[in-house]
Amino acid sequence: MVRWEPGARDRLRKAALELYLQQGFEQTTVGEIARSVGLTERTFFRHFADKREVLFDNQDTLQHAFVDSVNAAPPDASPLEMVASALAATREFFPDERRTWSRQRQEVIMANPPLKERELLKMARLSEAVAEALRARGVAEPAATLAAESAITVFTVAFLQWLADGETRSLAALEHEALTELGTFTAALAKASKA
Amino acid sequence: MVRWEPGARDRLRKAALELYLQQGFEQTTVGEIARSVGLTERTFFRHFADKREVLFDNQDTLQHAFVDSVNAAPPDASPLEMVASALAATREFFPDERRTWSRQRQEVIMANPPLKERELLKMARLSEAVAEALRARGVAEPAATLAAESAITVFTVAFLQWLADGETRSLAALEHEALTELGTFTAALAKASKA
DNA sequence: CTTCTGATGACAGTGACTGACATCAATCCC
DNA sequence: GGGATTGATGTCAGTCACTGTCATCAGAAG
Repeated sequence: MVRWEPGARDRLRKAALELYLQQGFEQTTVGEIARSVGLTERTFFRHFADKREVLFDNQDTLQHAFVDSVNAAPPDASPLEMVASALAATREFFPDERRTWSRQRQEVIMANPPLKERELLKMARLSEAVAEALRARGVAEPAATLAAESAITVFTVAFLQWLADGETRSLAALEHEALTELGTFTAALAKASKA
Repeated sequence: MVRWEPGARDRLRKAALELYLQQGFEQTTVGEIARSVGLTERTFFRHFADKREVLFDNQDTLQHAFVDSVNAAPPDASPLEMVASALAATREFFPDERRTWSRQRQEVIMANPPLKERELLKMARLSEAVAEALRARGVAEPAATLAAESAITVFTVAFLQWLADGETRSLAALEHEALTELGTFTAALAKASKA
């Protein structure tokens, strides 16, 4: 006989998202989440640092995808090419099956400033990791930071469109479009820097 | 005879920054800040929404500077020109006299994730306000968001360099350099979008 | 002189989070 | 096989951020 049901962490994640959706983030207490899956509040905090973190448990994986892609780019790649390669890697992390789940999660996050704050922190860390990877490959500052921030911006813009869209366009296509738009926007700058 | 010393808000701001610097953000209780200037914890929360907000009281001013500059740009200005105009407006908000204060504030923020989160949220709101101003002037999505995010990124990069630098370069010069670097980074993109 | 206003104090309450200690099935080791 | 160990959990007490409510009282308004 098992002493505890396995997968406590997963059950807490699922229950938290459901309750946040149904009755709101503020209106949901941690004790409520825990009891709804047969655990105690104390156990919740052994799995997640705080009430928000339960929605951000797999960000590390995305970060590795970004960093590994930068590292895997050919030796003579430009910063832009490394960044484009990292963006390409994000596609497999968001197959269309996860769209519904991603939408629910994003809905809760956008509706609650504390969760938005946490998301922004995660994205900032992601950006910093990419910048560090670029620096390790010889890109100087402030180019590394600018390139990394641009990559995250393009990813975020494309990702939100992907969620907002019906089922029409793929994340890859939206990322490509956003990157191209960035080029259009900065076209005059490129000319100026050439002079 | 005055019942209370005037400038409660200012005194709280100053005391909070000092205590956060001296003994750390977590180690400082709100009651401690309030009592150190002859007030109660309850009064602190009447002036500031939470323990973090006391360090972010003037962000609205910066936001107005950005938005007003975008609106004041000539009618035929490109998104890039509007953004550059907004960046130019930030200079007067950070005269060299405020550098020391800005450094102390930044030191506390960078050392404490909860404060970093709040700063990121403020910057995201700033970016969104700029994007909205661009949209109001006819810039379509996703160009408006990309331009606004790029502006905030350039500003942030330049601002941090300005704080890190000795006394050598002005904020204006650093902003110009960062903007040029962004152009270099995206040069290949501009070429691709032209084709 | 009375009334009203606005910033503050006092106080009780909720909920997020932490530290310390107990429990006990599963597993390891002899 | 049986005792020691481990690891996920429960229990309980405590701190602190933050909120709602009511009282206070100097000064402005009339």
